[in-house]
Amino acid sequence: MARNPILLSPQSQACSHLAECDVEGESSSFSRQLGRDSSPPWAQAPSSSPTDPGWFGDEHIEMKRARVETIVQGICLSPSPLVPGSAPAGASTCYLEKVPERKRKQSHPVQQVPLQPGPAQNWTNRKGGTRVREQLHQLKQQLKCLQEHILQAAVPQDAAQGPEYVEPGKDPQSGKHRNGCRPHPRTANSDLGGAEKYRVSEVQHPSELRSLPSGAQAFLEVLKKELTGAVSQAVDLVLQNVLVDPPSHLTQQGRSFQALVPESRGEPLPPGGGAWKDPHVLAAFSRRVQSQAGISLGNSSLAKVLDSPRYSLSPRSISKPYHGPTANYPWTVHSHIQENQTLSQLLGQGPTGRWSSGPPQDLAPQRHPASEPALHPWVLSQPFTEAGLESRPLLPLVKMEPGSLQAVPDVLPFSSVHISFTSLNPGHLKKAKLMFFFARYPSSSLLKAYFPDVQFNRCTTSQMIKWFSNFREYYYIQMEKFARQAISDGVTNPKMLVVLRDSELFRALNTHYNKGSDFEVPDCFLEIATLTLQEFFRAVSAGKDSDPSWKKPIYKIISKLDRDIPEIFKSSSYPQELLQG
DNA sequence: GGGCTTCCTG
DNA sequence: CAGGAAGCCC
Repeated sequence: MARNPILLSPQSQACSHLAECDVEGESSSFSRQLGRDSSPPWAQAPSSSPTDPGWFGDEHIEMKRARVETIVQGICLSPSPLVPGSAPAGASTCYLEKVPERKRKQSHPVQQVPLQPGPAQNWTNRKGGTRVREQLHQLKQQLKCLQEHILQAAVPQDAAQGPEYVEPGKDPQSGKHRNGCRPHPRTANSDLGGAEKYRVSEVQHPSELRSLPSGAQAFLEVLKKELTGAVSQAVDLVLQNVLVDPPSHLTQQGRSFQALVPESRGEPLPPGGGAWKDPHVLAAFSRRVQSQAGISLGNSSLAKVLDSPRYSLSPRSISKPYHGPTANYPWTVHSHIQENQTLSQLLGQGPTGRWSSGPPQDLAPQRHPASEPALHPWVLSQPFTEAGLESRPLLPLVKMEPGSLQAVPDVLPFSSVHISFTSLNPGHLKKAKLMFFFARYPSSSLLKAYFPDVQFNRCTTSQMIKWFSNFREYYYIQMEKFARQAISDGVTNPKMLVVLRDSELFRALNTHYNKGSDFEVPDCFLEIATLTLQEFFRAVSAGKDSDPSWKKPIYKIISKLDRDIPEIFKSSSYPQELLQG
């Protein structure tokens, strides 16, 4: 092959080759086939049909209402005021911040906004909030009570005696503990001062307690244990009470949960979404979504055409940095790659968490990452900056058991957050953006398959198609921009242009489609982006841009490079773990 | 004529 | 990102 790339991995060569050979070739990608499918019956709006006299009007109104819902939900989902301090700024704002700025939204009165957590307009929020507050209050009382028990045991003079121990957490609803405990601190004010001081020092220097008599130490241990258990129990109880409520409450409750857990435990939110690791609220959730990866990407058209080793080999577990001639290329900068890789694995993605790995072989349950060769050195994982890592609110790659889709609404408390069954919401938009990494030209039927919680009608379909059109627009604009910049920078060989995870172009794209970097951009997207960039470069440097329709051939090439979207995207609840962060 | 896309605009 | 116009394709 005359145009072997220097930086491109073998599959990228194939990709490039494909771009050349497949322009007028068969376009038998899965999505294209789907695109010719007739719409499924459930795609019709249930309440209206084209035969209804007012159908168009209804649909129009519905569309407007849908858009208003989108705005409202965008406002309501805006995480900044709701989860203060739970994530770095910008980590989870994603696309939401732009929503309120919509100008053309019509301000129809919205009557069916199912999930509005706004404090003023939602009675369920008030109701749930009050209850949570009450229980939090009780929780605090219990804590106080238990702390005082500890204090009594900790004060050296009293160490030998120890207070009468009342088992905590048995009945958080009753006021017994509170009442029973109150006398201790309140009636012994003189002791309280010392106790308070000691408590402070205990918190700050726990090791000082080691000087206590052994009996007291043992007692302390028991108390600590009980304290921990009681707190956990109480937290669980609160959450249980909160989360057994009807689904319509879940939005607010989810937020309450996020704020509640870190507060009550006094722990900061771990970067990997530690809050979710907590009580049984999410037990089912995490069971279901654990460690996505390896979910079959189905029949990748690209893989079929390429028949390259890349798609039939085990997933990459790259631990070696790229040793190629990177430094010679202004467009490729490698930094933090290895660290990020490690971090990503620590965060739970593991070696299989690359979307780009698509073949069914990847589903092999037993893997030995350490023994796997680093096949594609430059296609490494993870964002380009530490900031990108820090801003990861939650693990993006979550696994769902293939057969568990039907059980989702039952086991996943947050699954209904975005299920409105009518309009598109920010969650859908986020999901669509992520899907863009795999498919630039999804057909409407493909979209229907991947958004099972959307009631597709003419409006929602065209809106979602419009989304992808807008995605493409931005994508191609960036490509052209960077191609021209490369030309003006004196680049002459298109092979010099490689889109890597730390390149500026990728940064721009990632910011647009994956703000917060809470999703692992698949390697295949980098390859497509590289190809697109090179195609633009070639066209512009050949002066083809004088032709008004000079981009069309490029569009045609790129449109044939759609890959199958991972199955997990078919879950209506998939992107929510991202949004919740 | 409908579906889809790009282009332009706000 | 949405609205709308224009164009292409089946």
